[in-house]
Amino acid sequence: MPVERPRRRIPEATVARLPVYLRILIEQANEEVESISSDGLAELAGVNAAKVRKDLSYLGSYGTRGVGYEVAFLVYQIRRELGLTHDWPVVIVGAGNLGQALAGYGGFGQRGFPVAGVVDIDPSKVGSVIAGVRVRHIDDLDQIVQTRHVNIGVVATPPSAAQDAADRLTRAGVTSILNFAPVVLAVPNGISVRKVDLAVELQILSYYEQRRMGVGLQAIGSSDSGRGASA
Amino acid sequence: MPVERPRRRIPEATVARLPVYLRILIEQANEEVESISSDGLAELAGVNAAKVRKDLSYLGSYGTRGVGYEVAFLVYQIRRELGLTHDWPVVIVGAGNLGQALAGYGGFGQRGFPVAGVVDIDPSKVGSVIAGVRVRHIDDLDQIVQTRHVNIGVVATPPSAAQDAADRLTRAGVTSILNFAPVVLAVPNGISVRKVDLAVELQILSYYEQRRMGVGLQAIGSSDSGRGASA
DNA sequence: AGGCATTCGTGCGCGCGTTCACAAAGTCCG
DNA sequence: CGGACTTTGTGAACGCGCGCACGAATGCCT
Ligand SMILES: NC(=O)c1ccc[n+]([C@@H]2O[C@H](COP(=O)([O-])OP(=O)(O)OC[C@H]3O[C@@H](n4cnc5c(N)ncnc54)[C@H](O)[C@@H]3O)[C@@H](O)[C@H]2O)c1
Ligand SMILES: NC(=O)c1ccc[n+]([C@@H]2O[C@H](COP(=O)([O-])OP(=O)(O)OC[C@H]3O[C@@H](n4cnc5c(N)ncnc54)[C@H](O)[C@@H]3O)[C@@H](O)[C@H]2O)c1
Repeated sequence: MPVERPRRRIPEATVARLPVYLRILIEQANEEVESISSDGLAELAGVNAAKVRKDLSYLGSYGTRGVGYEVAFLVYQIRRELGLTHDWPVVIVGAGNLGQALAGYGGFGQRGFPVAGVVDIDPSKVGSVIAGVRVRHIDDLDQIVQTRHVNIGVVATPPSAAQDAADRLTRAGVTSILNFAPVVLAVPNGISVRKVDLAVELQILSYYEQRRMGVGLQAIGSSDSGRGASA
Repeated sequence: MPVERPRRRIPEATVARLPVYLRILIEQANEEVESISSDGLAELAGVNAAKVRKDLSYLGSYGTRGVGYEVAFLVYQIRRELGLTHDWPVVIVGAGNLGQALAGYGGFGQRGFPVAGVVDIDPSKVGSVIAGVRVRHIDDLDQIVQTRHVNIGVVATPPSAAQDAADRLTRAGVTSILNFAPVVLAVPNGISVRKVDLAVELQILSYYEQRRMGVGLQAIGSSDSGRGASA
């Protein structure tokens, strides 16, 4: 087992696919599969086999020619590369419709992202309990972030309050934000932001739907980051 | 006003940005802004000005040199290009935690994606009412899709049932799917699939968080499809 | 009317990511 | 033990999207 890796830079596109491989590999491990080929993994992930090999090669040469990859070891390596060897507690800002669904969703904790806290600005929301987590006032954000060592914040407020939520998060020391509000957030340098915008997704689908109507049936290009696909 | 457009192919990356421009332009229109420059729009969208101009040029030459773009007209053009001149009713499969949050969210209807129906396989869920929509049994899916002319389906079932849900949707005639379950869906040719995987998003953030720890503070590349950003 | 400032539209080069194709490496079996 | 077979790892070609840079068009001011 190698002691220290050289930490080469991994392309963004690859980083976005590693979690998909990881999920599939964990499933395979649960089904007692011990080894998998790039072809096999590619099929399950819905991507090209060469892409799989190149992606995995960024982690090092952990395959065995003529055989494939040892599932358990690959799981370990990807986990390590993605920084999933320890938990990343998250704090959710906004305990509305969506915030409650997120907080109540067990999948996050299972995957290493326990909900360290849920905060809201509305006094009537504060104090209520969602899936065992008590909603606290947004003024407690700093304290939650510091005592629970939170690096990742989730913005689930109305669009008008999203920038304020992001400001409070970064001020509290959070360095990564997952934004569900349909607004472009301005954040200081060095802060990572990813957004999930359902309306945008639907509108992209709408574009291809409309196109399908206009011209005769036509193949839809698969989208970047492995986000879209058509088979 | 041009009568018919030549229907050139629009790059995927551009299609993914048009909804963002659209949202911003609608906001500007609401604030009585009549005209906007590519620079102004670029700033609000957090992208390069040349990119904005190139993106908009796919719609046609609708800008005025020395002035900018007429907001209202641009809204109309983007709407038209994205196929948002009429509503696209959607059907939600899975009335759980997430499905209820989605159905209860008014933002979809406002943006032209009214919820035509919510279906579930669990008899105890069937009949309950979410935000005015009655949950129906999944066996009614075909009927809903046909009578309401649904083209877009949303999968909000547990991962184990997601493929089944997708199969039922395509069999019912749906040609676009938005998938929230963390699985790779297999669908027939010509069906568009986009996925929203929160665990993947968090794991990508985790990667950069971990990296930030290892090496000294470092700029995070903005991600594809305009999904990530850092400022 | 003319000149100046502004902003669009786009040709072009560059860098990144995808894919092909193949040699190297290792397995498996007779 | 050797040869056939399998599968990896990666060099190289390709294509796409990004951003610069600049000509062209238009408005505005004197
Ligand atoms: N619910 C969905 O299915 C869904 C789907 C797509 C997008 N979204 C987006 O997610 C966001 C949340 O949606 P929702 O349906 O949960 O809205 P919601 O109105 O139900 O909840 C928003 C919550 O944020 C709280 N809040 C407001 N300002 C705040 C502030 N400054 N700081 C902290 N908390 C604050 C409110 O008190 C409220 O509890 C919105 O931006 C929405 O556009 C939601
Ligand atoms: N809740 C969240 O915040 C969240 C976050 C990320 C991802 N997800 C994903 O979204 C999906 C739904 O999550 P959830 O929390 O709503 O789960 P849930 O268990 O609360 O709801 C799932 C619903 O789907 C129904 N269902 C099961 N099999 C079905 C079938 N074959 N056809 C139709 N309906 C069926 C169930 O009866 C249930 O009502 C899951 O795949 C989950 O991983 C949810």
